[in-house]
Amino acid sequence: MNHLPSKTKLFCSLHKPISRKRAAEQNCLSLLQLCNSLPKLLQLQSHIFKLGLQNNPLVLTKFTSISSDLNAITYASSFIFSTYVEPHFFDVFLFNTIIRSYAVTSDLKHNALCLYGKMLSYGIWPNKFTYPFVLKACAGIGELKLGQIVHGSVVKLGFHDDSHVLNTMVHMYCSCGGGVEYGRKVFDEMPNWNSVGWSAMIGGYVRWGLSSEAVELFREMQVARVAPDEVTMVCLLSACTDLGALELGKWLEAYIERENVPKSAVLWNALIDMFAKCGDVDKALSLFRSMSQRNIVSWTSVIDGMAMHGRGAEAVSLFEEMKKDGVVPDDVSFIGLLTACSHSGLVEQGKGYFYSMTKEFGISPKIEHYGCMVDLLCRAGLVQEALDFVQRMPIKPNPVIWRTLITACRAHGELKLGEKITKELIKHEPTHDSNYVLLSNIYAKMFSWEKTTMIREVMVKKGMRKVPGSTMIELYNEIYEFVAGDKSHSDYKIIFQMVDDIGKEISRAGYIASTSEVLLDIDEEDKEGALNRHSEKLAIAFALMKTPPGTPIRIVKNLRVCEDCHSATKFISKTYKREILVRDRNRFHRFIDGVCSCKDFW
DNA sequence: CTAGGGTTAG
Repeated sequence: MNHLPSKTKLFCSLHKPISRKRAAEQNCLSLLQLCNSLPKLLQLQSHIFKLGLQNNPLVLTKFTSISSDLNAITYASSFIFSTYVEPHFFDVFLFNTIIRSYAVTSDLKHNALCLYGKMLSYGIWPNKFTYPFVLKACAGIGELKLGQIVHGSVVKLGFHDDSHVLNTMVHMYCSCGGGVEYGRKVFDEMPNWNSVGWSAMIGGYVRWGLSSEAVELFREMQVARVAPDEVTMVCLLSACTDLGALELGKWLEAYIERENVPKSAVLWNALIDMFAKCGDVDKALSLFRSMSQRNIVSWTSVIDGMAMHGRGAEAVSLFEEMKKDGVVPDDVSFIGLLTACSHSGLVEQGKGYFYSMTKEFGISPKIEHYGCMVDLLCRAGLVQEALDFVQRMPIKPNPVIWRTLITACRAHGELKLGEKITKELIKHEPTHDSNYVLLSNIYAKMFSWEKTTMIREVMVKKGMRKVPGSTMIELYNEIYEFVAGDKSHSDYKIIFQMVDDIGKEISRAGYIASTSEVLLDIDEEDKEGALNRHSEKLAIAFALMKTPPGTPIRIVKNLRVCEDCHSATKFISKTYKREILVRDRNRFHRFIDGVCSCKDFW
């Protein structure tokens, strides 16, 4: 009987402090849940100390995840490591939380890897949740070496059959190193494939510019009967954008509708971008209009699309509409806007926007924006002003800017100046092929053939070759690719004959071959003959043969369209009564009845 | 507590 009260006492004395601690813990956790700013987080930090919770794993983990939402993860982890001194308090869960926060923050991925190392040095074993974060961090900063070491640990610890880990592994290998081979190897050896792994691999191909391989892999995926999901669709739309494969893109859109693939903003944006870059910018615009939750990327994609099609005024009014809608422009959207002004000759407006960037929005222009301005002036023929601009700009001009200037010099007859700049550029960048091509093109325009030949010999001696021009065309669900002088096509003789016939036909309409851009292309052929073997002419001839009269022709070129092909295409559109849409390295040219939408302003 | 994705000068 006597024992009872003391037992109760004992019971209470043991549990009261614990439950008080629990209450404090709960209180702290709910305060953290409500925390939405850094000052509040700092207040909570002292609160945590007051309550003596600085060693409480639950509180610290919550603290970490909240600070990662507030982009204060560096701060949080330094706090944790300064308070949480006893290594035996650390657990894998806490590490995972911090590593995840670092892995998803663009400039802090390196810290995720440091923490992984620290974790190992404390003797804490990673679990299967740790590895996706660590591999993601490796992928983000291109750490192939470390990725391989991590791969080794994954195998050693027996996580090499976990699909989450393996899919991220594919992603890591596809994002680091020199290509997709390692990624493909992991992918091929994967025991259980799901759509995530397929998307990682398809996306890897797209990132390395191997879009045809990406499409090919998608066909295999269908054979393997793995249902593609939203992300797969986004990757494939990217591939279409790259290839200019409008028909395939339309097929994907139909698939998305048919299979009720959920349409997130990212998928919408991918669709908009695909339609814009594959030539159907009106479809892109109508998709954009029917979207409910547009974000900055949607606006930028559609503005960019308008710019590429030379519809600068519309791009500008979209930009104004965006601002009215309360969407704050970012640096990327300004690139689209300035390109629009540049490609449509809106010089004064472009200048205005360029200055408003800093004044109104506090965005400091990057080299790309300066590049847009140089291009804007150059296209308008204000070469001298462009040169002044370059000399006054606060960033060191890069080769891209010099090449813009050089091209303008050539186009506007400032040949001496162009020669001077190109020689300077070659001194700084002696291994870049296109600089030599530019110089030889300038000499060709000056009619100094000896110098042209000399440049060509230099290039041969240095083992350089001009990037071969190639043109793609999508006909009846097949993608055909032509390169200059291509004889790989089974019907090449008929195609060559067709090109010659076209040449005769348009000559009668007034076309005169301009031979000044031909010199570095092909060895054996005479100049005009070589021009007639340019890949876009082959592709157009092929299309004229294969499609019924009156159908529009759509082609995609890997380089800038040359002066001669541009002029020839104008004549072809008139003589053969075809609308011809050419996607260039830079923009679209829509040829209708002898006129190009670029107004010869390219 | 876990994986893959959209816009970027010429």
